[in-house]
Amino acid sequence: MEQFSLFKSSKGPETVQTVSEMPSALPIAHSPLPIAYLSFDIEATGKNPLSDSIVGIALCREKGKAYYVPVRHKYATNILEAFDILKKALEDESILKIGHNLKYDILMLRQEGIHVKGMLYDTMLASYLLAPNKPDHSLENVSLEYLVHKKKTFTETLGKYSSFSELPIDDATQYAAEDALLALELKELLFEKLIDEGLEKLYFDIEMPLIYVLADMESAGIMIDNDKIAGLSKELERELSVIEIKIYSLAGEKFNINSPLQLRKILFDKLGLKPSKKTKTGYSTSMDVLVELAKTHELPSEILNYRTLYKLKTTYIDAIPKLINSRTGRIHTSFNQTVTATGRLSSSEPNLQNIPIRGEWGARIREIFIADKGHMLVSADYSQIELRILAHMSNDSGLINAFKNDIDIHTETASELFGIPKESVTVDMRRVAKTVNFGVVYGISPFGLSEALNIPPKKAATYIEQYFKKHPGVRDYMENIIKKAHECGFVTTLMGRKRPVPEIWSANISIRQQAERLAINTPIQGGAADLIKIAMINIHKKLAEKNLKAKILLQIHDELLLEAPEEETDIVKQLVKAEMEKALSLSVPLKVEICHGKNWAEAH
DNA sequence: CCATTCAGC
DNA sequence: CGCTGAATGGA
Repeated sequence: MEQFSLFKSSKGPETVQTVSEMPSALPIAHSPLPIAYLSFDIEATGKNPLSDSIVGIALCREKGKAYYVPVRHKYATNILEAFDILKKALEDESILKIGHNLKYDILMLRQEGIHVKGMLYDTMLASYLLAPNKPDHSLENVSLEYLVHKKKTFTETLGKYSSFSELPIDDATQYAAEDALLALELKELLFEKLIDEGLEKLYFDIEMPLIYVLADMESAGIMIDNDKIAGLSKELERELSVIEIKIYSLAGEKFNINSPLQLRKILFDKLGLKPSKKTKTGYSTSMDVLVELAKTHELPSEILNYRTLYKLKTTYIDAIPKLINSRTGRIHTSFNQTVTATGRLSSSEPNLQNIPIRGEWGARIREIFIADKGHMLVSADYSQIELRILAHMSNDSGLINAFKNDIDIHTETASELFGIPKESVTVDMRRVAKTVNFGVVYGISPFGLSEALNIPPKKAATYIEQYFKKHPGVRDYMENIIKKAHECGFVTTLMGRKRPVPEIWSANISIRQQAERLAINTPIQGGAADLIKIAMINIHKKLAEKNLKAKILLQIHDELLLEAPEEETDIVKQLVKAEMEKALSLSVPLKVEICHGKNWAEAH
């Protein structure tokens, strides 16, 4: 492997000039012009692309030959002009960029003022689409899976150095160049496989363009009201200590309220309350159990109250300020594109997809997320997206008519389940029907529904029976998808995303039934994921075309949160709603509810 | 590191 | 009954 030899020469720029070779397997439809390509991999001081910095860049354009450009090594000569040279190549739209986890590299390069453009080929995402059930799509794992070549991790080989920047250039070159090389080799191999599996359209039309959208969302971040969060923390602290004292007095002793083990002893041994549910390790103290116990004793409801507030305080109020980026003063989550088995995104550090919304505290916590000065937050929610996708895929006439006529679906279901006119549906009947509708989407079972509604499985079974009587299209759809899963071993979404369900062949009934529920749920949940990803890409593009300053900040599965300059609010609301509603044309209309406000609670 | 619990869709 | 991530306690 050569060491950055070309960069040592005075003709630096030539090393990254475009070449006019045609990569063997590029699809004509997606690359009308001959395309040059460049595989690259950034080495940095750490894993956070918004706070760590680049140490060096590995480049590779042909098998067996890669280069490493050191830029911030200690005790070594760095090639400081490298960024100027690389900028030309990386911002050249005609050059295909190959890499493993390109969102990371794109974000890293932005710190240097380099805005990567053009078609992407991310081998991590190729691996994910080919095997969405796999938990780990790291370069180590993917090359282990598909190549003879076995890559070692940094810790395994160079772990004695505390940071990449401490490495001697020879070691750094060896390590980094290998990564760029592996990405190029994987690209050729995985591309064939994507085509074999019919996944190339999903890959090039959705997942690759989405990388740029997610990179923009992550670098935008969201603003937090620091004063308000400090106030809430103090208030919760006071509330918690009051409840704590009450709990000790009711229990007759001090104990660790956060320990289910100790709580178990107090509730079931000392106070002799009736346990209703078991876990692997003993009696459960979960919410539904405590709600039942609350009818017989004062302690369980105090525990519930304590748990709720403690959770809110530790997971949200106290955790979020620690993650404020010192440079931007904002919270920058990571959107992971290769985690879920269904095609959804996930969010971490912090998870901004599970910020509380229910109850008084939910609203108060969402008030912490605010728009920048002179801006508004715009929230756009798909209404009943999963049931609409089910309506489309099952072609059930009842569901299709309901959505075509914009009917309240849960009230409609209640009237069907209880055989009464819609006007006579009570709040409680609607609640039951809502749970049944969720159950349908999850791959309903009498056991699951009985747990959710806290009713006998027999009773749950009659609801399910009644539902299918009214929706034979849904019943047929479910039978067919299970049949298909048995035949092929996988299920697919609207956009052709695949999820293997090998457990469908299990001899074990409960494993097999679980696989059947996944087979039912995945096309629905995954279809909704496909849909909102398309909407995100289109909105991102439209905002740029119209030179609007508004930015997408968050995606919460069926909701988008944007930040817009106040004067753009109306036009952005109109644009976002329209793009979301026409992202795909289904046999039922898509409905989007859109609001705005100075904070996330108001915008909702 | 696993189990439990719970926040969201 | 589907899909997640984070905090905690306890081995």
